[in-house]
Amino acid sequence: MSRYNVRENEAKWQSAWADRNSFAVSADPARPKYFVLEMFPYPSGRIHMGHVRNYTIGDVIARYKRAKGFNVLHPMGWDAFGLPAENAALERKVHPGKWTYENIATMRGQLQSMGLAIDWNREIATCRPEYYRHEQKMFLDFLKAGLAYRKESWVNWDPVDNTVLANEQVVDGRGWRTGALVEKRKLSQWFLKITHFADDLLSALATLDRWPEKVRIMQENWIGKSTGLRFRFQLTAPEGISTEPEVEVFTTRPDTLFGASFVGISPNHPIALALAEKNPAVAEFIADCNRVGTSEEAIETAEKKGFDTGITAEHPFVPGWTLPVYIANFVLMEYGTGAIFGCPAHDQRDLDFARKYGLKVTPVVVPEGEDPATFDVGTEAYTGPGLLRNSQFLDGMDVEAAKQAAGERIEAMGRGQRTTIFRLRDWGVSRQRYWGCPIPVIHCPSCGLVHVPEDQLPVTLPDDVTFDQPGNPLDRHPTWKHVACPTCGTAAVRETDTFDTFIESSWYFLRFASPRVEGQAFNREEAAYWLPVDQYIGGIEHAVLHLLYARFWTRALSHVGYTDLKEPFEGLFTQGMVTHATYQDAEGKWLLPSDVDVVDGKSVQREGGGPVTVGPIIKMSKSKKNVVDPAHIIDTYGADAARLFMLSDSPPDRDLEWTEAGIDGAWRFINRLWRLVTEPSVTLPPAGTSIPAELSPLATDARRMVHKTVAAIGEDLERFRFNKAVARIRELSNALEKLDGKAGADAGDAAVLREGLEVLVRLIGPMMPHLAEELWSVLGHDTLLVDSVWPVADEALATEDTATVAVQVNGKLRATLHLPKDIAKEEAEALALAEPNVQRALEGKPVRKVIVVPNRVINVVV
RNA sequence: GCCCGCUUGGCGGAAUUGGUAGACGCAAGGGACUUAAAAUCCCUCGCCCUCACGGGCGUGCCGGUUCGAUCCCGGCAGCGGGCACCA
Repeated sequence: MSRYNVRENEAKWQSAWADRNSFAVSADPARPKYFVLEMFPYPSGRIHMGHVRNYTIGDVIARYKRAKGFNVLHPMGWDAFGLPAENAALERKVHPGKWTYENIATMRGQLQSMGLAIDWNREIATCRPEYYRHEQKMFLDFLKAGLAYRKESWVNWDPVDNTVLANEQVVDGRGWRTGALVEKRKLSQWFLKITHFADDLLSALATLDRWPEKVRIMQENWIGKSTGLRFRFQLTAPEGISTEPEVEVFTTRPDTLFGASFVGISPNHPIALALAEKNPAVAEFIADCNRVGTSEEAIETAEKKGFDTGITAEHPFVPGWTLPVYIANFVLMEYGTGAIFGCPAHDQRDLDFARKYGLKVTPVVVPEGEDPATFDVGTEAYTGPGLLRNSQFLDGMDVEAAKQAAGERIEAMGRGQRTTIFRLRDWGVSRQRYWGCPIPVIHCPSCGLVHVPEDQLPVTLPDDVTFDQPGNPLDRHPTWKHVACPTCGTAAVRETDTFDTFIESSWYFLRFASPRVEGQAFNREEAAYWLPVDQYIGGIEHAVLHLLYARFWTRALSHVGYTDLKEPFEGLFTQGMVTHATYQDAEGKWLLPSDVDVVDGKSVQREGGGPVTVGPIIKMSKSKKNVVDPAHIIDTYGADAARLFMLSDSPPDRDLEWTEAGIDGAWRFINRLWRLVTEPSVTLPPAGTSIPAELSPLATDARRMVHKTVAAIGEDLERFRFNKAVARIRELSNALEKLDGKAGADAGDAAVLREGLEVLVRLIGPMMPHLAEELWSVLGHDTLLVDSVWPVADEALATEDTATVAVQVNGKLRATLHLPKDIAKEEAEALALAEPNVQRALEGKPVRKVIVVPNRVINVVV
């Protein structure tokens, strides 16, 4: 019994593909194209299991589509700018560029060891000036077209490090490195007008029918279109306080206006800021609110707090009815007008707030079946449908009619108008960091903002930077930032902020169409051929930001004339995470899975046998040390086993638990396939031998299985049901093993076995390409499997002529019958009723009704 | 807090999306081969009653629609993910 030599074979076939440039492609309008793209990796150092899963899935699709005759573009690149490189610079005193390029070299080797069908000639790295120069040009074009602008915006500020923090660097309101309380600060930053396309980004979601429903819903919610009413309250300030005469609020519930009990303004509302200048208590309250953090989660989960300004607002419909004006920590300056009116009975946040400050709670919408006289909301706001009460001219209307009536009245009064607003905010793209794409503008004391002239692009990063001081190295660089103004020649400074790294990933798919073209971001014709991406594959964590930004960027590029592309990604698949159990020693220190052994069913430390606590199965992460290094796995079991494991058992959109037993199982199956093909018990007839007309029953069954499997696996792969495809491969190999065990006497059996093995090998090609290639050659082919076509199922051979029909009495299974396909209903009914077990279940009771579902079920109702 | 998802044997999962629940695999138990082990092969394997034939129960929980519900509807619980400077 032989064993498959993984190392030798995987290396052999990888060189064979590389030598023949098997996966290099070029645009060919005569052939149908298929663009498979996995989200490109951040070069963090080594590949992790998430990458293995992502790229295995993409590779199966790429190889399958290739075998189906498509001209398949399957490229790879590196999302190479980003924060981790700067952290590495800080911690290990290594230049971010050097660190990044070394990581790329390592990870390229690791990905290549997976045997991916990738056109490596198209590899790109976004940190190279040849790449990012084009996005500098795009940005300037957006600027000219009015799609980019500058405004003040809030950031998380670490007062010790003097640096801006990402949300993830803020832990419990403190800087992750310094532990200092984080402040909100205002900085002048660059924004891209994604809101210009808000409506289109929303409505076009309906055209993305090959996207997961949940991703579309997430984007829909993110864009958050809502229709409502924008109107002004008149303000009265008490003695000694001056304020604006009016405040404009936005509401989606104008119907509840008669239930209003306060007006809330954002802590960063101009009125609040003006008050703060005169009143230290207001300033203190605002500072307090600003310590909460910038994320919506932080703001919404924080305790509702308000500051009574003493100012009052007059109700628009009831002269003399005044509402207190609070500065409220849950009112967002970025949304609507930064001011609201609170109707506690019908909004949970308003209710929490009102209960805390003892404000009146008046229900004005009463659900059907409730008595308006006694209806009360308690601690839970009522947000459902109902009829208006306590609301003067709105009384008796339903919610929708009341919204309209209130809106019309406000408009007639000239105090406001009905509008549509979006939750979506413009995209802030300025980052106060070094390792990113420089923003190509210059600040001139006399000319103001000046674009870097196109012939001076790219603006490249200086190499001589240090990370020994806090803040952005570009900002304190002795020479780089100082330039002569391109317009007037006086001393000016460069913009020292760099772009958000989501920009690079917003157009890399276009660059892949013509990755080496100079002077333009991409060749228009080649992009028109390859784009859109037919199948995009990546993690669900990118459901909103990356995917929305890429959709926006594509529209913006179309807007300024780069392309006619509407949507970048026609099909999207989001895969689940790779998880693993966690381990801790007696002191609570995390342990690597490779440091843990199982002895007599108990987990112990490999070194010394110390006790191990087995923790929950969670996403592999460095911090919890529950990681398994793919390089080690590939080294031990081979790429095919790792790939097979990734595809087996768990559906690809769900989480996958990595286990030692699982990879062992994959390895065993690979050897089983190896033996099945290399050591048949009979001499196989030569390839292409025709199948005799007369076959043994076993061979007939096996042959039907072969053709059924071909049809089913094609369907499974199209629908991303890799786990089912693997199960079918196993079933087919079980059937062929059985045939082989019996074969020998009959030439028909051997011919069917040869046909089956040939099909089997072609079917495993996308999943286990090295093994498949080797077995293809063992079967006597001198061509490469990657160059052969996908098998075609013979429908006539794949269909059964009998059906297994369940016979139920009152819905309970009492017998199964093997009936000829499409037998007459009456006949089937008679046979079913004749079954002894059915008769016993009937107990002589009269049959009321018989339901016959052809080829499926017969249900006798008594 | 808001939004989204998930829940089926000891475990991962399957069930042609309203028609035989548990395909395929993992683990476990028993057996064969072997001096022995590994590898490999064969058998059993949702729970309960029964020597068996067979029967009862069973898809997180409660209820509904239906001849028939893992699937559809209403309610509840648990777990997980996202929330604008991580990518």
